[in-house]
Amino acid sequence: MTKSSATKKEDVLREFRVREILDATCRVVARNGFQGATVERVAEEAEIAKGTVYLYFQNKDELFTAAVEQGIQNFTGQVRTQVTEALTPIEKLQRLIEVSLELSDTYRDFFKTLLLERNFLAASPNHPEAAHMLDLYLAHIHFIEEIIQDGVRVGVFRPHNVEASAFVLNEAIRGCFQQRALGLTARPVSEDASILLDLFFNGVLNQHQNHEEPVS
Amino acid sequence: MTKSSATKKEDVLREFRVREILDATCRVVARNGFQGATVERVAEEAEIAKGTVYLYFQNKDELFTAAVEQGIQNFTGQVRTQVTEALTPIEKLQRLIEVSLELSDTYRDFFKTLLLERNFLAASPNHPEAAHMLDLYLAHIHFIEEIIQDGVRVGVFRPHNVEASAFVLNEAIRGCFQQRALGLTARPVSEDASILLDLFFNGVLNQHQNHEEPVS
Amino acid sequence: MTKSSATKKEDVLREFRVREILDATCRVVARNGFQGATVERVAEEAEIAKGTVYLYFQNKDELFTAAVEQGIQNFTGQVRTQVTEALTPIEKLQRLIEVSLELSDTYRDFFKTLLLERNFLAASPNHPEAAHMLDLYLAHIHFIEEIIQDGVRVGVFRPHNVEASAFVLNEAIRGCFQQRALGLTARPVSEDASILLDLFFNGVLNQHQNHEEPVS
Amino acid sequence: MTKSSATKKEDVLREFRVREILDATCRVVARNGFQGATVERVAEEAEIAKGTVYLYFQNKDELFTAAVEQGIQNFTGQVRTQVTEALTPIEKLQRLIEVSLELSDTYRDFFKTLLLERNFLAASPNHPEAAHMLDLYLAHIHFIEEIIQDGVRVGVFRPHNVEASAFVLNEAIRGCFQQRALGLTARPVSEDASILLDLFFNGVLNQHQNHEEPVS
DNA sequence: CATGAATGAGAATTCATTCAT
DNA sequence: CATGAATGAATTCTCATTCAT
Repeated sequence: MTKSSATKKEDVLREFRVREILDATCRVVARNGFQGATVERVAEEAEIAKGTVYLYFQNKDELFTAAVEQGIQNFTGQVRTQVTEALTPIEKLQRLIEVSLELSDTYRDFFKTLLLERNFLAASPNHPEAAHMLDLYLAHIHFIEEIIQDGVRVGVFRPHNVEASAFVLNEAIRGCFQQRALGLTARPVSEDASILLDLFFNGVLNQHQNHEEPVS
Repeated sequence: MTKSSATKKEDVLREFRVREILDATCRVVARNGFQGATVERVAEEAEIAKGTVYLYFQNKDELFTAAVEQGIQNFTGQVRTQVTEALTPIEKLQRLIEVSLELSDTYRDFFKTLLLERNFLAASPNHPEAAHMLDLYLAHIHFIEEIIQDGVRVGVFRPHNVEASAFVLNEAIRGCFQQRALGLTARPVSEDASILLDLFFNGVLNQHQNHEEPVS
Repeated sequence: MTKSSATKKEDVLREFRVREILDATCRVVARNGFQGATVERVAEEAEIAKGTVYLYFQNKDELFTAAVEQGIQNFTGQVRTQVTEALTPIEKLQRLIEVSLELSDTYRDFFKTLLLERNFLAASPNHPEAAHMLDLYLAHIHFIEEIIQDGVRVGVFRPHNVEASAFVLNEAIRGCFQQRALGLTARPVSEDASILLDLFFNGVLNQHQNHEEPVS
Repeated sequence: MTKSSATKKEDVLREFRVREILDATCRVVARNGFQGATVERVAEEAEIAKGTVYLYFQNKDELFTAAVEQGIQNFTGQVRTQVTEALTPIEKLQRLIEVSLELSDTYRDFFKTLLLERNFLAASPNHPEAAHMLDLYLAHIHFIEEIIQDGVRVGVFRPHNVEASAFVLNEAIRGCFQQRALGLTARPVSEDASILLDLFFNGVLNQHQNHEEPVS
């Protein structure tokens, strides 16, 4: 009846083992960063022998790739499920943001490593230099923040959580980087910049029928 | 005097060498990813001997950390210079976005690796699995895109480049992750979600005096 | 009685299984060389589980030793049976050679690996370097061949298949090596050389009553 | 002037290192057999670090292949040099045999392993089972010996060192195996057998002008 | 200062062997 | 008896780091 009845006992066991190992991998990565994550440590974490890992994965690369893939699929899958339940687009986006943030809290350590290493590279958590990098990063955010704050002061920008908007703007720019770096857009820089600015300034709501109260 | 001037000359030479090595490091990382970036390859790229690297850096970690730090400082420094020249906050943000994107195009290979490797992990460029990860990522973006598109269709959202806003929203959420993961905020999830949604929906402009034309 | 007959039946079964496994071992060695012959592959080839091999053999070493021993005993046993049927020494030697060669054709793959791997080492079949080693070997044979050919030309040697005699001489020398290496003879080199040369030059036939026709 | 002056100092050093490592490899193989020869042991024997081996050879396979190749080339090269000095074919063959045997004495341990493993496989020296294999082998030789002895007794074969001729015959047959296994001949078995028998019975000398005294 | 050969600790991977089912 | 998943010792190979030249 259930999905598991269709598959054999061995397959279930195998799938279970695979999941166990991948989870252990995530925990090890979360703790040691990618550079410090060895097959040996993963085996220890999963409480199995080193060789056993190789019964389920061809090699280290496959293991780590699968771990991240599982992480992404877990995440997007859960988001999708929860978001689909909402009815209106606005509710959906509300759910999207909430669920995303909640999930990221759940898998915090793993994501933290992912993010840390993304931004500061070799800087895994408990890396002494990470703090310094973080300072550089925050200084940049702060620089943006001040610009926006100025805008609020002179009245071009509405009063709002400036710290947050500085952060959001920075990430939006970074996302644009990424799109460009990956070759997902062929637009000239100035056009991308326009779109970004327009969104940041005006948001997506249609002002003339903005009768809902989207924000709690 | 003479001594200090001699010292200065040496310092200049030293600084020059350091920069050369750091640049070589970035090129090697761009080409091989972080896992594949060895001191040997960096030395080759810089056309010096392996041992020479150790005359300027204590160890590999310091080298790579310095390379990234230089990258960040290069970036933020150049942005800062250019942005400061602008007068109004709006112009400043315009410059901020434009300069950021232009710079990222200049250092495209390096950034591409940074982004790829960290988002999709072991997936260095020309890693076969990277493409698959990218698909997963794009599928998620597309999912968000459709929600927004629906909103435009029913009229709650204004017509705009939906592909871009989906991207921006996703990155904004990711930025929020990061803030939370790094412990930079103690706000409950729902509050972060509200702030994000408000910004995404309404933008930062003060609607009642929105007389400028912010976008080219 | 009943007990022993039951035991006998078991023994027969056991012997059958042992033979099957040993045959599988030979096939695996023939295909993968000794370095590449693992217990796992043997089990696969015999279509049994890996663990089952250990019900019949203490360890890998015993398995492989037994396989070769079976190979040798198979071979010498069959030769012995067939040769004993012949009446005269000359006929016996004729049979010896024929049967030996025939058997070697039957077990060709196994012997080929044995010879290749041991003469040219790590060079298992389908090893790219094997071809090069073979060339070296053949060049040496050719060198000997030319010497003998010269002898035929000037008339000291009778016309005959020079290619074959070069081969035979080389192998005879190698056999002598072996005898010496294994400590089976304490003769000085010069004496061994004399004996070899005498045989190669004059053969073993008694010339004064050479009325038979030894060769078919 | 000399060959070394044409090559650079580094090259000489490199070649020297390579030779040293290959020699160490041969010694290790001689002592431990091929199965027991690890890169670690080779490094120890050469009194260098494990990693150093990899500065001169891509991997283990290349190392061992090169060792055997050097062994063969050493051998055939020295034989060739010495043999070429002799004038008549008969003298040349005399030298060939003598030099070959002398060289094999020099490199005895290495050749012993090569031969042992060829015949008895996994049976490296100091392998307990090797003795048993040797007995099987010797029993076969003895069997051949008795046939020949019979022939001497009844007068078809001339009196001679029968032990030696049995050995030689066996090796000649083995050589024929090899030629066939390697696909170097397409002759039917019976023809190969005839040629072998003819040589073994009659030798290669031209009887009608046999005035020299070929054997000391 | 610059070099690059040498080092060896450490990581990935293999595979003979065991043992619970 | 048969199985094959699990084990972990042993092995190959890498690469950051040192140091004699």
